Amino acid sequence: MENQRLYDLQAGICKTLSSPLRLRLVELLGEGERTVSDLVKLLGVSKSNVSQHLGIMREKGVVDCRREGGYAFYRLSNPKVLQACRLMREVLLEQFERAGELSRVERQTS
Amino acid sequence: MENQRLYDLQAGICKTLSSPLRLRLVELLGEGERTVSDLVKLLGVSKSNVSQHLGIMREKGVVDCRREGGYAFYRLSNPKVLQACRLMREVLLEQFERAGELSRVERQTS
DNA sequence: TTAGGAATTTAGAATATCCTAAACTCCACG
DNA sequence: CGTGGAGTTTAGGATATTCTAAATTCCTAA
Repeated sequence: MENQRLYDLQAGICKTLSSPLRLRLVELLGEGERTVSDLVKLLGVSKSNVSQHLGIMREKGVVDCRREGGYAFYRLSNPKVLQACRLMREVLLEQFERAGELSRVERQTS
Repeated sequence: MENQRLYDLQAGICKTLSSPLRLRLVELLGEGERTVSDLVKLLGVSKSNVSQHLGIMREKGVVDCRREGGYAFYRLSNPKVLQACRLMREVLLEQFERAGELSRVERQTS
């Protein structure tokens, strides 16, 4: 397979989104630029932890960072990242719906 | 945060897509139902490995499986999974484009 | 009923990820 | 200067993931 490398990189993007904390970061950054301190307050986890997760996302090009006035401002590098996350949330919600239908059917036939 | 559980589950879906091999499986299954043996031939990896990865995706509800005539037929449980993967691939390709522009600019200014 | 193909499961070593605590860098401002 | 706030980096133990090889289950067709 020639484009193995492409799948590796794509998996890297997905891996970046495979942590609950990073998904929350994506949602927050989807609303607009935030400083690390903002995110720390909003998420209630340690600054070091937030910084590490942002670093992981920056390495994969999922977020961008600019510095100004002693603060680091982070933002999503591409709105499609948020779209993809939302799609996966829809998959999840539709799983719930199906499970709901299923249990309804089960109740009927029991 | 009340919906922490939701983020955990969503991260679970993403994690499922964070392996190059599983992404290739998603692409193949996006074309239609396939047996494990089909996938083994198409991917050129061990049957045990394919089966394990399919098992992971089945656990997370990303693929469904039906049995018939001694074969197990797998398929995507929801086309949105493929959409999400494609979106993430677009993110990747747009990263390349930006890097391309960047190096072009660098050449101009150097 | 049994031989063999299809698929899954188990075991385990190698590797990667995650979080916490502590050390460190950087810079704005007095 | 030099202090403190903002952020990053490092270290390390706990946990999770990945692949291979071998054992096992489940069918099906002779």
